Amino acid sequence: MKNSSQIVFVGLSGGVDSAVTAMLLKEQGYRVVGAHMKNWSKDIGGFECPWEDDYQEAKRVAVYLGVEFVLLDFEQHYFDKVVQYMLDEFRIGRTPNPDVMCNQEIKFKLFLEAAVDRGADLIATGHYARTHDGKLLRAVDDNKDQTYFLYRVTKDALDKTLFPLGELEKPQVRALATQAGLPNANRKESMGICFVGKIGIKDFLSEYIDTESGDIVEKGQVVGRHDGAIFYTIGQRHGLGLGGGMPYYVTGKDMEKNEVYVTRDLADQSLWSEYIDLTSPHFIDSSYGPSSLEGVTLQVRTRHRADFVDCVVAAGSSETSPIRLNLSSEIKALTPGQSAVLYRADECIGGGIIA
RNA sequence: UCGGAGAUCGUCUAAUGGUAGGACACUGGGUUUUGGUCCCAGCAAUCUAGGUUCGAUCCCUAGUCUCCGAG
Repeated sequence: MKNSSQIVFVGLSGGVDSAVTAMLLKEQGYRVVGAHMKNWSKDIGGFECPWEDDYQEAKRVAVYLGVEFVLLDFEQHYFDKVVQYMLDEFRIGRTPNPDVMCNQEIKFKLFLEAAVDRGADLIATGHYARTHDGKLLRAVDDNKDQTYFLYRVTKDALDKTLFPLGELEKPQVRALATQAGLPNANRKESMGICFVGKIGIKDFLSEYIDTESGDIVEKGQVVGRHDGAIFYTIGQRHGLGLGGGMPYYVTGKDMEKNEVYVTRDLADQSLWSEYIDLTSPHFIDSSYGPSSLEGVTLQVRTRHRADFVDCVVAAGSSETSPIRLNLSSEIKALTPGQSAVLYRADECIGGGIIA
């Protein structure tokens, strides 16, 4: 077979997507090694960590497919690079995206290095995305496209990465799993932070960060109490315990005063932004940058599965935010700490963190 | 203290002399590999005591409480 000389390490999470990924690559003739990353194993607040189940499921898949299986223990590194980052961001009142960091630091860096060390030519994951000549392209299945989470990977990593699911629709993936009789074909999708399992973010943060209750303020008036400003994120509507007529949305917060600001007016100026200041920009093709893109019109997405909005790249307002994106239409509830990801048609070219 | 107004789900409110609808909150489910959003479902109320009436949340009386004016 044409690919028989190539060794591919496939990240096997225990879920259906990565199992089908491994299966497809094996069918294509690659020498597949199933690798399960152990990133977290701690039980928290009465919630049992699912890692043992995930590990067993991943191993079952490998055995079923008849491929080699390895366990890669990244727990310490994951804590240092992903969890610590997440906690630090929350502490200063921002809303981080740990899965973006996980892809940047773990899956497409540490995992890649570990795989290469063990003789891999390539790695693969069950992400819905496509690569072409070191470019990152949106998945064929628009509903499942996961490029939003992948914009911080490098071209070098993409050159060594396969995303077979990027060409498929999710229902096809399910069908393939069922046809092949994969042991986890009917496994429920797992959601939430990839490692935390069923525990909510609030319980997770409470384990690591002390919080105090404070005021919820609307137009200068105290309208309620919250149990810790870090738990709230811009645009959030639930969890405030405030009733009466129109829903309340969080418009901002002051970590010093420990105050959370809300509005019931959807037209409230504080809820809408006409530009985005980006910090820590990253471009997959490192020849791109603030200067080469200035004046260029791109599409930006400020959350997973959000609509694309046209924007024009401009110079930033400071060293820490070297890029400003001027939006063609205002975006609601822009959230500092979340990612703004840039596209040119089907290509994801990079992005940055919302200042 | 006097004058005026009003008391309905946890909150904001709708309604009729025939036992109450909506919204928000909350809870559960769905969508989503972050947070959040969004969608569906569920929970839940006529201040108290009398009176009129076949029947009162609605009308009358008293009480309690609240709010707005004048001190």
